[in-house]
Amino acid sequence: MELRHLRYFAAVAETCHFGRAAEQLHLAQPALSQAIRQLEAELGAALFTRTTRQVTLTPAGEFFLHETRRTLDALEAATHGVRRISEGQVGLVRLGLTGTAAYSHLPRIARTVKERLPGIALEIHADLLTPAQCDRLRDGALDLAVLRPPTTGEGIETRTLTTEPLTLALPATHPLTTEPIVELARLAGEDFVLYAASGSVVNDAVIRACRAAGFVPQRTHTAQGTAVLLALVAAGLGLAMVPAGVRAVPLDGVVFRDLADAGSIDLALAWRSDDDNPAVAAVVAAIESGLSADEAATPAAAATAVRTREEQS
Amino acid sequence: MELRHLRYFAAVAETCHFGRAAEQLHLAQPALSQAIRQLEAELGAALFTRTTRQVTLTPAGEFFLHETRRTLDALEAATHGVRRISEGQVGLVRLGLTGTAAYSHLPRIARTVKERLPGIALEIHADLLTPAQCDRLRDGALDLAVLRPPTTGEGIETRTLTTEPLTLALPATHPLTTEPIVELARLAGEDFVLYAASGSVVNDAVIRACRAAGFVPQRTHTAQGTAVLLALVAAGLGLAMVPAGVRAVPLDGVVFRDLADAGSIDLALAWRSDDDNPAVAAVVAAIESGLSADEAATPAAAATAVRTREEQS
DNA sequence: TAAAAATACTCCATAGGTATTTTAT
DNA sequence: ATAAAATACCTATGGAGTATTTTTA
Repeated sequence: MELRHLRYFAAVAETCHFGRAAEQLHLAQPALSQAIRQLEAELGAALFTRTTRQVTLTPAGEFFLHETRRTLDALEAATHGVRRISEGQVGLVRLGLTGTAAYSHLPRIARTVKERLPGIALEIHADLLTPAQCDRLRDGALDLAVLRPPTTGEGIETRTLTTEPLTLALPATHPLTTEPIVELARLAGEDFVLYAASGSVVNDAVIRACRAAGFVPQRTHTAQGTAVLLALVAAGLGLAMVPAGVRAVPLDGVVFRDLADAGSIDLALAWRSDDDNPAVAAVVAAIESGLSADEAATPAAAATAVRTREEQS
Repeated sequence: MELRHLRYFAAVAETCHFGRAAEQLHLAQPALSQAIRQLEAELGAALFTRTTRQVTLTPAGEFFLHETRRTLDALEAATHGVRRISEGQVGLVRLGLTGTAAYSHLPRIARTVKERLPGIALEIHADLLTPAQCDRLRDGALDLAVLRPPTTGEGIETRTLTTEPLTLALPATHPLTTEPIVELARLAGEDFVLYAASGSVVNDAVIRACRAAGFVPQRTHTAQGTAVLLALVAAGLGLAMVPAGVRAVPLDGVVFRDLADAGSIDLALAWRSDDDNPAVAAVVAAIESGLSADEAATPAAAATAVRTREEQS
């Protein structure tokens, strides 16, 4: 049996006339008769009762017509589905986010995907550190990740999303809150709150910046994740250096100040370089173009808005 | 696209290896490669990512495999369904019954069909007179009928199910109840209850029998259907002549007696002679063979049993 | 007798085979 | 170096065409 047979059968069943059906199918009548006979022989059942004046479906034919229509319709739908999937318009993308990226970038990313790729479902896996995200990308548990470069290991491709300066988070009671911009060297004797996890790229950047400024952070407390870290700062245990994006999460008792010379840290989109999932490519493209569209519309306005809100707190 | 393509695709998708899949399909590898390429071209999407060392399904291929399996399975099920329908093992048969046949024969018929043709659904249309049943058979509203021959009009085929003697139904208070067998001529002066409907074959037979015995039923009451007729007899309005099968419906106040010379009346199975529904043929065959099996097992036992129950009432 | 399906035959398009090349590990 | 898919080319099956016959309303 071939789809031919089903298509021909459907045409004959609909017209109840071999000649007209053949015409519809751009086929000679004998070829059609032959195909239907083949089909009937293979099914082991008559589909039509024919006289030269009347062609009617048998009960078996009636049933088979129903199944044939379902089959042909299902295949048509499947071909469209395949095309949409292959174009990346439909699918599931499992997106990993670092804690800080989740706060500052997830809303924008989710909105962009929803607007530009309504057929794509996002599955969010938050609070993973960069090395863990690379591992999950490689073993296929994640399709896409927002992380802090550099990535660990091979086979991961990245695109920088934004470069954020390291920013100072101070207890509201701290004397340095009076200054709008702080020199890094002035933090030499201060208590620090650092990220607990080894493998935190932010942590590494903070310590590297301090070294460059001529000191090593002393009397450090550690926190698991940004929420806890800010809470410890608010509690007055010490100060912290965090990427500017964290300013999107205002917290009572914490004041943010620019650092004059702490350098900056990248946020990047990462995916398996051999990933063949077109949905991933589509999401990457959507996020990238969404990013540049935002920049074009409001080059500095967004940053200003964040600054303003935080001056108030 | 042809089913070929789907079958080949499923094989490759399952083995993830063109060579082995080709072997399974009793096909050379290049032919398989070519067919898959054709399929991909028609779908406008890659189904596999291939290197010489690794063949993997793309997300679109994954989806299409699912649809392909569903389609192939559905078609296989459809071919089996078609065969079973064409063999009369599956289907719907709309069965019409005369009132009296419904009482005496429906249980046996229904049981036979259920046992021998579990895939056949019966749709029962009871209380139709013979001419109406013939019309319903002809216009396709009924597939099969249990009726009193002769049938009206052309194109109806019949098979006699049983020949029932006409039997006397008396009010329990009637003097004739003392006699086990009654001569028809003795009913000459009696009140009669007849079937109301014109077209009742039983009515015609009753009147014919009376004429043959030398009288015409006088002072007649009429009843719509056997249940009412027996109720009127029980009420003492008159006596009635009914086919012996009605004895299967004992009713307080009604006593049945054999008639010596009232003749008998047939019950037959009828269907459209040009009906191509194999389910109808299967049901006819099942009922016929069920009938002869019953007769072989208990030639007179059944009749005796009925007789006995009614003597008690 | 006329319309329509079935049969008889012919042909060529293409599914599938063989031999070979390319490619990735 | 080798396994496996792709490519090139050829063959032959069978799908479809034309001409004709059969059937039934």
